[in-house]
Amino acid sequence: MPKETRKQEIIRVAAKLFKSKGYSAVTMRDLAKAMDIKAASLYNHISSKQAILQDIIIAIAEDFTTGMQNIMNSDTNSIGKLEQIISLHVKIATENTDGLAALNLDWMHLENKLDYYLKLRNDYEANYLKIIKDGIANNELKSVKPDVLMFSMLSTLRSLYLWLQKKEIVNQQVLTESLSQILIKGINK
Amino acid sequence: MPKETRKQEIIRVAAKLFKSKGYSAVTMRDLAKAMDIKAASLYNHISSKQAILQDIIIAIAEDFTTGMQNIMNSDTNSIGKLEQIISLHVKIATENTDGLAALNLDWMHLENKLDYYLKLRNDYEANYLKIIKDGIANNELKSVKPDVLMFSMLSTLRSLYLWLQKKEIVNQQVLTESLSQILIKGINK
DNA sequence: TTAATAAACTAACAAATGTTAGTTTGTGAT
DNA sequence: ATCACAAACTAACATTTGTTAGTTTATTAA
Repeated sequence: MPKETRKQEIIRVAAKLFKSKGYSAVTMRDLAKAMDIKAASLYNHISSKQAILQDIIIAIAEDFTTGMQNIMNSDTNSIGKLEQIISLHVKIATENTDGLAALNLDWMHLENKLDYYLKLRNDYEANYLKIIKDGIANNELKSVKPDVLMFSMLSTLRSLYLWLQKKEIVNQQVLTESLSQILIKGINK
Repeated sequence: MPKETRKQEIIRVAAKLFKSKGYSAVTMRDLAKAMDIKAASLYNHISSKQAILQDIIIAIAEDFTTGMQNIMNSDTNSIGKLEQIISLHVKIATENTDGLAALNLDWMHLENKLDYYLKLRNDYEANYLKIIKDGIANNELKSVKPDVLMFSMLSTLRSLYLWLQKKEIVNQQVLTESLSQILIKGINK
């Protein structure tokens, strides 16, 4: 495995701080102290505070986009696709809990990259909605309101980062199955 | 109806700003501009920025506490209590969308009142969990993991403020019924 | 040994921030 | 007309903030 660069280390620690206080409340001096260096030294590795936030959030947003594309291209029915979505969220939330928190809490502070982020998010939700509507049309899913269903599932999946902080056991498969049971069984026909 | 005081007006506008950028990113000058006065004039009505946040969040947290106590004392089975919880969240989210956003996003910036807030929240979740466990014990609910179920329901309910911004139709009863269908029908035995 | 590079440092900056002090202005009741 | 009061104002403050400039130090490659 390739060793973490100093820059990656800074970004990782920044994500952790952003999770606990939010982007705006974390100062470069806070971050420097957490790294045990002076604030000015950070700028040998990163170009600005804003660039750190962008690095964190855009990488994750693109992971979701790639994951969704794979799911759309996969050869499974709607239920299977919804299960894959749950699995995708569990995977990303497990592997990058802090970054995901930053995405959820501080996306609105993406200055330059805000439009790009919103486009990725809108596309993601459009695909999600399509899967649900197809499932209802194919009689795989009960006839619930598609947007309310998506909202409900996405709310849970987007909050996973909160959950993963508390639980010691982070067995991805067990969590994925529990969530599938609760989120899907109720709408399965 | 009693007319809104200037202080209440400031707090209402502050909640709206906090929702869009978060507490830390909103300056007293931002708030003053939104009120069309100078920053210093705010202090004729409020004692500090922090006090505004406390006013917003604690009031809502106590609303939830009171609501939960009524539900606990009500004479209904577990399913009925869960439906009442959904209704409570829809009601509060509808009536005070901006304040609820501030609670969800910025509770960690409650300095003095943080411990009190966390106590209210912990008690709320303990009651919630008890209702679910009772429901399983009484064979009203399927035998799912109580904590995962609570997490899932609460994630959706806590995210309602996001939803209510988008939707023009804010018919409380319709929304409550849709959510009950999706959140409860799947676990109903 | 020398040269190059990564990564830290000190010092300083302009701008922004929450807040205070003291003053002025408008309105309604006496 | 005067008084009281709510609510605005100007001016200023001490800190905090993100960032830059220039310098030093340690490690590695030639």
